[in-house]
Amino acid sequence: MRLRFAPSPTGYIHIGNVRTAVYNYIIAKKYNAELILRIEDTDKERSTKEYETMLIEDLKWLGLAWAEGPDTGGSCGPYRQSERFKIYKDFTERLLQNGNAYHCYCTPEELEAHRKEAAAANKPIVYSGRCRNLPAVEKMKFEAMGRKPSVRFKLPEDVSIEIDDKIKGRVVFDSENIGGDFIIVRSDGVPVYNYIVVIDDAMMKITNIIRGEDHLSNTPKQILVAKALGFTPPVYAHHGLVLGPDRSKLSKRHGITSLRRYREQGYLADALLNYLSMLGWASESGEEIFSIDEIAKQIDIEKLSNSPAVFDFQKLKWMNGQYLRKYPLDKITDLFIPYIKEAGYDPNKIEKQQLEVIISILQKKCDLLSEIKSFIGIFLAEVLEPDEETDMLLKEEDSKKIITEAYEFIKTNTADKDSLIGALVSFAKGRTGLKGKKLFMPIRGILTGRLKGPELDDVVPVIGLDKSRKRIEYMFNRYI
RNA sequence: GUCCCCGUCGUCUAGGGGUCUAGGACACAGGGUUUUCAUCCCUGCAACAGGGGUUCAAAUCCCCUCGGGGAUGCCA
Repeated sequence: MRLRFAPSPTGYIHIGNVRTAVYNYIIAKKYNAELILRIEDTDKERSTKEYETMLIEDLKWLGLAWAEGPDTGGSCGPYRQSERFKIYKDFTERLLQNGNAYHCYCTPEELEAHRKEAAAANKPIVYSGRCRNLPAVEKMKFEAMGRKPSVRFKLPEDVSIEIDDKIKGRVVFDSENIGGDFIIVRSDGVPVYNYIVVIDDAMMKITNIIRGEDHLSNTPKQILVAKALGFTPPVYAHHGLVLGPDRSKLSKRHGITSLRRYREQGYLADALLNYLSMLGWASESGEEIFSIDEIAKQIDIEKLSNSPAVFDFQKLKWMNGQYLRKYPLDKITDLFIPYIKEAGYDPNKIEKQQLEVIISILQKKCDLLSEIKSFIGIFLAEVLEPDEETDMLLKEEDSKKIITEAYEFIKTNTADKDSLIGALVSFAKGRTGLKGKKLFMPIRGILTGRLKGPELDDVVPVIGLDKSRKRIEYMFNRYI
């Protein structure tokens, strides 16, 4: 069994395509099959080498791996379509010679006009076949005009093409409504996706194709090409697409769509992998947090979802939090460090043990790695500006009482850093009669500048006596 | 327009003729733990798109309608 993932490097890789890659990876893992990475870069306008590099980097970051590809090599290379033109050219010659393809001299403008006409008349958009049997004289006329022909595949008439799809079941297309003879080589000599995908899959000995259902209507064309070339078509499996909340194909206007952005925001590769494979599949037990090995054990091609799935940003975040809290301290510390730097602190200046204590406290509070940026100052800053909601709270009369008492407290305090918070709370409680939320939230505000955050019992021993005192003085001066 | 695919709580899904008063998870609401926000635990809310068949019996099989998506490129 040989599988492939074939992205085109026209931008940061889209999360929907990543899901397809993940499925291929998992199924390959399950059956111990080879996974091939092929770069489909024939769209010269949009493909770049930079995107290819980033695409591979992102996929590797996610934890995917492949047996053959442009970076790893392999016996069926090259693995970039732009480097395989010679192969395609030979096949095109063959098709031209045995009458399965022909030159077409129609210009894009003419074709566009024809399409518009058909659309206006509410007729199906089909290529007229004008150049299918073009007399030699006409050809010469066009050549003399300087027109460069494209190559079209000659569609057999009155045949129905049957796909035995592993997910969709049996799907049948009639050759009549495939849209007419389709272009396989552009007039500039660059061959087109629907054509070369067939050649590459055959030459690379691909046995199974798992891809999005946006490719389902291309499949009959590909099967026809395969037959004309004498290839046995692979086994197909078309899974449902990823949609946005409005149920259209997930796109930028719905939120983040590129794997790279998720990575930057501090999503974990394991969580992403888990969520993506769970989007359109469920385990028998109903459990949802699984390692990739466990998923590979349980999942199967036929069980992949048939219908489209709305991407649930909230659930992904929840799942990420589950992973984040489970990670061992040394691993999660390394992952957090870049975000601590982003927040403007230098982790190298902090003693390793101290840093790990801080991380172990903050790990409990974060769903995303980047969220540490809003908490880290609680430990590393000297004094903190209260945020808006904290400011509102500290302006209240009850809060002012507590600020005053806290200030009194530090003047006479004899507690050490570990008993400080307990002593402060009882002191303030005893003097003001306030308790619960009324008591605790202002103290949290005074010490951290925020209403949300890690346990004060954890925070105060870490920041110590001096810093606590400074922050209380600061708030006293500010509000009283 | 035409072709193809899809249709169970708001979302991801389980279910594939009787075990369905339809199960789980996220979200949401309420409660408990935490002298606080969060975490965690418990409870609740909430769905078979509609209409016809087939059958003793339909979420499950068939047909129609409706709704959604995709394709219809010298993009992939």
